[in-house]
Parts: sequence; structure tokens; C-alpha cells
Amino acid sequence: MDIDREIARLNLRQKEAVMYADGPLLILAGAGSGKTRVITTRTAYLIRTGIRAGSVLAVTFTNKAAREMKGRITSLLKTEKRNAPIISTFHSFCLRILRKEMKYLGLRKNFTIYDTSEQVSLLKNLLRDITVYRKQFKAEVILDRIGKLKNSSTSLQDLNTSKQDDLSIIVDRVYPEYQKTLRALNAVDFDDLLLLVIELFRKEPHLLEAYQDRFRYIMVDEYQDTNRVQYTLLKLLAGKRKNLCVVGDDDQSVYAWRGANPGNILDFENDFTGTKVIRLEQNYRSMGNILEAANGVIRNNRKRMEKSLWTSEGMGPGVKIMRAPDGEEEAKLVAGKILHLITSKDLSYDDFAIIYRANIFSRPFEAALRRNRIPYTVVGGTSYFDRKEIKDLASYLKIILNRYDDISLLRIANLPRRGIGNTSLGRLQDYAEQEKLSLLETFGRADKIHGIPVQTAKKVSDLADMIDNYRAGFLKGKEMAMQLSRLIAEIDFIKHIRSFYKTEDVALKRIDYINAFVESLKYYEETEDSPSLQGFLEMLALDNKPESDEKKGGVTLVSLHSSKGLEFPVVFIVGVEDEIIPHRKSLLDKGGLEEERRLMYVGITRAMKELFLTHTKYRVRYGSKTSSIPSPFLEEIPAGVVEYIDTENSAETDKTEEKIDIRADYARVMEILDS
DNA sequence: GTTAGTTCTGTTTTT
DNA sequence: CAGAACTAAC
Repeated sequence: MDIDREIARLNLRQKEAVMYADGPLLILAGAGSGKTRVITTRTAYLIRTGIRAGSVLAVTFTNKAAREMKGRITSLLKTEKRNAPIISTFHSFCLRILRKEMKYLGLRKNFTIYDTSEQVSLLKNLLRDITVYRKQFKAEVILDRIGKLKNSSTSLQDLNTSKQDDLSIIVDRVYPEYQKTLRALNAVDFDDLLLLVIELFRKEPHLLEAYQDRFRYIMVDEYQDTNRVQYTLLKLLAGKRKNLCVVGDDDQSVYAWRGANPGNILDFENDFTGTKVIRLEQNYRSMGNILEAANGVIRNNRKRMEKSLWTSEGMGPGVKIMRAPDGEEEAKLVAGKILHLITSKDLSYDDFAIIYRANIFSRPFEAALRRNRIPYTVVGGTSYFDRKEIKDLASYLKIILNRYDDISLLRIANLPRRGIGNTSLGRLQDYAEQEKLSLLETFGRADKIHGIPVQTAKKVSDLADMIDNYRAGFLKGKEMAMQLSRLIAEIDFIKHIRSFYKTEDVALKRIDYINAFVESLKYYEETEDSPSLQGFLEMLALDNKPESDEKKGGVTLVSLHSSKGLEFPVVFIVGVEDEIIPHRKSLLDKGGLEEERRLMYVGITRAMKELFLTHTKYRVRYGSKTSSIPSPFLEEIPAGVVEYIDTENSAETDKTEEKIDIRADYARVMEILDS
């Protein structure tokens, strides 16, 4: 319980932020300025001054951040679980409210949360019936627009796009259908979780007031990543007492492409009069040269709040820019450098990170690290619960839980193959629509539907019976893992996997995943206070990271986006080339270049002691070899902080190319190091 | 209804 | 080039 000692360690600005308890507070926290420490200490401090822990709410974007914060606060407070502040993601927080206030909502019990792939399936289904849609657009594109609409308006009702291009016409047409169908299926998508709570608060002001009285102090992390809807929710919740503290950095806003609105930072001061603004600019993470490089790059953004990071540490080594002949060599170079630094300095594998723009770039680095027997962990990428076979099984569980969930039923209807083809499924769906029945009910009476062959009808109704039978068992919330095993055996899922993946070792791997899935259900049952199938599926939907992911050691391989919030003594940012950073596709979006620059800034500021930026001369893209151009961001790094290292053997290089290469632009000495 | 062959596409990602 | 998505032939 060393809050006082913790506070004593803070700098003046940080202290001010911690102790400014009442009224709106905007903390502009630069990279590495001790942001997390401020929020956690502030939470602990509030509670220590006598504020009931349960009336403090801290909202984060990821479960990982929430877990970390929880851990730090508990160790600071040594508090028992029952009297702890609420630390949660926006989505989990809203889900809790929805579940509690169910009676005020149009939702039935056991509603399902749809993930992106289920949203797409639903939409594809709807598009079949819409005549103006002549397969002009991909479902994903339309869904993207629907998502943007949902996240910019603040009500599920109003949907004026007012534009008249083809896409808008289709979106206007399909959006209400999409929303209506979700409700019919007793399902919600991620955006709905927040929107429904807002709707609830608007319809039932007494409820809003009850929650306002409950959560008297609200804190928000990564505020620059909030979207319009999240901000609206915060405004509602904090509307009475205005004890809202947001922490963010506009320079680290890298999610505008999915609806984040960094403008929320600017609006904050207008919406909350008397806002106290505190800037945290002292950086505790990076050495001087790294910081200079970061400042040099971000300075080129026009749209930003002026701030400049500084450190009391020394300059440290220069930022190294290295060029490799191609992608393979780039990976070898990085692996070699890691081995070299491990032996020459007192570093461990955990101290290194390789950061890239897109997840595909991890491959050559994984290969090179493996060849050199360097342990590594890849962050992100396809999550374990996103694997096909897991989602298949999850769909079984979903239709067992929620009998209106046509989308899940559709997914597993013929999986494993049981002779229910698309023609029959189409007829069943048409019938369901006509008779206003759920698909599962329709399955139950398949024998009465025209055009369904007798033996198909039998298979269809058998499936419906099976699902109904399992429902009774699963809803008891007991021995669910055992029941899932029985289900897997009954549908002969393993046989299906073996025929689907013909190679033995691939199939075995998939079977391992399936076993792990059963295990995770078992684990859930054993650790949860009151386990339920719905609870398990919600965990799957809202917190779908395997725990092992977070504590594996070795060199970290991570995308620029996922690197936000992390720090490493030695960082390699790789593929620092034009059309990669900035990504060529990003330039299509307005503000795209500036967002890419912020991404570069995020990457640079992950480094504590040493930073390497690598690029190549040639890169194989989509199968063919093309010459690469160094990222324009490299030129924005002040000349005084960089060292250039060219690792090519001059014997192999083409001398004419040499003249026009990047060296001409660079006013610095070259230093050839061992590779 | 199923399977094999063909065409297309190619960021970032949490919930 | 590789994986996904779609189409056409059994």
C-alpha cells in the first residue's frame, strides 16, 4: 500500500494529474510519459481519499490493457476483489449494463454477439434479396460503410447518408434490413453493444441517473482512439458530475481508419467547460537520439496539438538506418544483429522487438530467427479462437444457446457434410421467411416443405432435434465441456477434419486446437463463479485471446499498430519503404499520410536504447521482384541523429544504380558493420 | 450435392 | 506467389 511512495516518484505534472480529482480533466500524454502510471496511481489515490472503489470506473480499449491496469491497481491498493474499481473495456462494460437492464430492452435472453465474419454472413444473406444490389460491391465494403454509419450517428434510427452514389443507395437500403434482422435473430453486433446502452439511457433517464450516481469518477485510457459513439456514452455517463478524466495523445492516433475520432480531444474542452488540461511531455523511455528522430518525423504533421517530448537521459547511440539487398537479406541482417548485440551487450532476447507495417512481413523474420535458434513470439495475427474449426464448433454452441441464430445454423447445417446442400437450404430459408419462423423451427418441419427430398428432410430434422436436445443439457451450465466432447463425437467432427485436411500433421494440429477449445471451456467452467454457456460465448466474443499469448518470451514480432503501448530496449522497424510505410492503400483515405506518419512515430517511440530502421533495395511483391524506394519518413529524421549502414557487398552492386541510391540524399558517414 | 479447377486479390484490428 | 473465393463439371 505504497501510494504515497508512488506519488513521491512522480514529476510535478504527473502529480498534478493524479491529485486533480474533481471536474473534467484532459491529460495530453506524450509517448513514454508515464501515462499508465498516472492513471493507475490516480485511481488508487482517489480511493485512498475515501471515494468508494466501486464508484470509480476506468475504461480501456483492450482486455489486455484492462487486465494490466487491474493488476497494477490491486498491487497498489492491496485491496480485496470485492471492493475494487470497475476496470473494463467499453464493450464489456456495456454488455454488463445490457444484461442487467434486459427488461427495458427489446432483446430476449441468450442473445448472441456477432463477430465480423458473422456480420458478413448476415449481410451476404440479405444482399441476395436486394435487387438494386447487382453484386456491385463486396459485402465487406458495404459492412464497412454500415459500421461507419453506426459509429458516427449516435442513434440506431437516424441514417441519412444524403449521398446518391450507388454504394450509398445500397447501404441506405440494406442498413435498416440489417438492423432489423439482427434483432429478429436475437443477435447484436459489437457496435450495438454501445448503441443499445445509449438508446437505453435516452429512453430511461432514471436509469441513466442511477448509473451517473453509481460511477462518480470516470477515466478513459487511449482517448484518441474513441469514436463518436464512445464519446457520446462518456458524455452521458459523466453528464451529472463531470468527473471525467481522459488520457490520450493525438500523435498516437492510428485507428481513424476504423472510426476513431481524434477530434474528440479537441471537442473535449468545448463540451466540458472549465476543463483542466495537463500536458505530460517528459519522456522516461527513450534516449535522446530516438526522441529527436520521433520529434523530427511527427513535426511534419499539420493537424496536431503542438508538443515536444524531452528527456533528461543522454543522447545514447544514433538511430541506425540499414539497407539490405532484399527481404530475405533484411531478415538475416536483423537476426545477425540480434545475435551480435546479445553477445556484445548485456541483453536478453526479450529486449528485442521487430516491428513491421503488415503482419505478412513476419514470415521471413520468423524463418531467419528460427534458423538462428533465436526464440521469438509473434503478437497478433490470427487469434486462436478465429480458427475455422473453432468457429465451427462455436457456431454449434451458438445455435444451441440461441435458437433464433439462423446465421450460426446456416454455418453448421452441412458441416460436417450431411447431405444438406445449398438448394435445400435455400428452400428452407425461403419457407422460414414466408412463415416468419426461425430457421431452426423450419428445420424441425422440413418434411412438410415442398421440394425437399425425403431423405434430406430427415437429415434436416434430425439436426434440429440434436440441437434441441443439447440445449437442455447446456443450459444447466454444468459439465459443458463434457457435453461438447460428446457433441464432437456425435457429429464425427474429427473424421471431418481428417478428410478436410488431407495431410496428417496438419489435421493433427487442427485436432489439437479442437482439444484445446474443449479444455478452455473446461477451464472456464472451473474458474467462473456461475458459469453459463452464454458467459463462455461472451468471453469468446469479447475477450478472445489465449492467455499463453501474453507471457511467452523471446524476441517480439509485432505490427506497428499492435506495438502501441509496448516498449523494448532494442527495436527494429523493418520494411521502412515507400508504399509500405506509408502504405500505398492508406494514401487513398483523407488524412491517410498523416496517420501513417503517426504510425511511424509510434514505432520509433517504442525504442528505449537503440533503434534500427531497415529497408531493402529490391523486394519481391506479389511474385515479382521490384526495386524499393526508401520511405519518405526517413528523410524527416534530423541528419544529426542517424547513422547509415549499408550492408551490401559493393562487389555485387551495380555501380550505376549506386549513384542514384539513397546515399546521395544522406549527408552522413557510412559505417559498415559486421552482419 | 460434391469436388476439382479457375480466377482474383493483395493493410492496419479490437471488441 | 499464395490463399481465398467462386465456378463449372462430375
